[in-house]
Amino acid sequence: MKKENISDAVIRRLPRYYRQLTDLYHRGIVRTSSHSLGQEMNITASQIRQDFSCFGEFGQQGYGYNVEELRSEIGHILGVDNDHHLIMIGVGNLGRALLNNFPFENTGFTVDASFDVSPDVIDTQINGIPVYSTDELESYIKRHAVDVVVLTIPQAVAQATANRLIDLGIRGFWNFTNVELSSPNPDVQFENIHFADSLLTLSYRIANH
Amino acid sequence: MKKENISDAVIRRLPRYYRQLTDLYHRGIVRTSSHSLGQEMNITASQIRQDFSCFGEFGQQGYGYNVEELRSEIGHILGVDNDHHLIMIGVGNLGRALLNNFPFENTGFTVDASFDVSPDVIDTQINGIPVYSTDELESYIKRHAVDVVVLTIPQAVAQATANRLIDLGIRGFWNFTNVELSSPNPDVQFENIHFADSLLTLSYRIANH
DNA sequence: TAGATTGTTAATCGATTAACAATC
DNA sequence: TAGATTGTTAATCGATTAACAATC
Repeated sequence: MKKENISDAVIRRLPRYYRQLTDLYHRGIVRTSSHSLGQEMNITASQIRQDFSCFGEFGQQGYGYNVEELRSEIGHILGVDNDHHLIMIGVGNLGRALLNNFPFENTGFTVDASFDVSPDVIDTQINGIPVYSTDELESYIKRHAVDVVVLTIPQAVAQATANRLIDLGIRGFWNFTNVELSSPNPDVQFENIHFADSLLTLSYRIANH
Repeated sequence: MKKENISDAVIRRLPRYYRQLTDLYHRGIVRTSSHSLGQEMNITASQIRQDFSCFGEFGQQGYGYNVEELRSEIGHILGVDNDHHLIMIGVGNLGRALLNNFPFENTGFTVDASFDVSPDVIDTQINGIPVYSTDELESYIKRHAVDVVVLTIPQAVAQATANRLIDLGIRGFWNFTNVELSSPNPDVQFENIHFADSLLTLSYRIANH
């Protein structure tokens, strides 16, 4: 029974399922079950079946799930076959590291361009991606479809840059700045990678365990 | 009323509180309240008071909270004044970006050393941090206190490296590899930064909103 | 004092787990 | 067929929100 509103908790487990199923698939494993997946991932079989049932019926009584099929279903739900287009703003150390190493293509994204303010990098390429001046952002976005903007810029300019992009119609942000971005428009999606928050929770746990 | 076991949901909000309070503090704001914090952070006042009450009583009826004091209390809970020691394994693009840019000192961590397998970087320094050969890991850890290891290494060697480190007594991992690490020892803490998982949830949300 | 705001208890809501009929 | 495992409904558990006496 498909559900309308999927909770964030469920959505955040989907990539983990996808990862585990990809692993099984590459190891040549053909079938699995909620129990077996649960054991491998440290999740109850019950929760796995509940999670899947939000999106449809992917299994078969007595058999379980076909790994390749389930993997492709979950990938489809996540949108890995969507051909989303992405640009990056800020190609300092972190931005450059992502452009050089992160397998955007595995998650259904194509990186079309990047932008920076430094004359040293403008008009160069990083791993085949052209670097433009941020002055050209407006004109670029008007001429190209952009689904997601990666923000790898200094904190100080984060919210202002986001506002400018939202005005230009951008609705998806992958935010690496340690700032809580927000928009009055509920259609704008922010996904944050807060390094400092993450390390602080670890700090808490090693001190209080 | 202090609580014994604090839920993960609460712990993950603590760094956000700390961030917001640091911001208020730097802006010279002296007092705040659960309502005011809640409005700024998009959290109910009730939840904020519940969260704080897990750790003690930091406010005053009729007044609210002193920003500087509350900030320092939460910082203390998170352990920012703990002087934890940290080493990094793998100084490719991502590791180097973190060493050059991440303000470890703000979160109470000192980076003492880094390790890599590439002769090109061994015996160099990155932002003042020495790079050693991973061959020297065992002897280094035996001679130095290490609270957290940052894993910025290829997926393929992630679990094996973690196991080796756990055997050497390491109990905290900041894991940047896209692998779910685990240990039978419940004292071992893993904090994961899964870039791909994060981007996939964004992919889902822009497609289904 | 009157108004504001805390910390805490109780009520509600949502997410996880257990149970089980259906069926491959 | 017998055993296994699904999808779903019901029960439980935990987290969030509301209410309020206490008090600065």
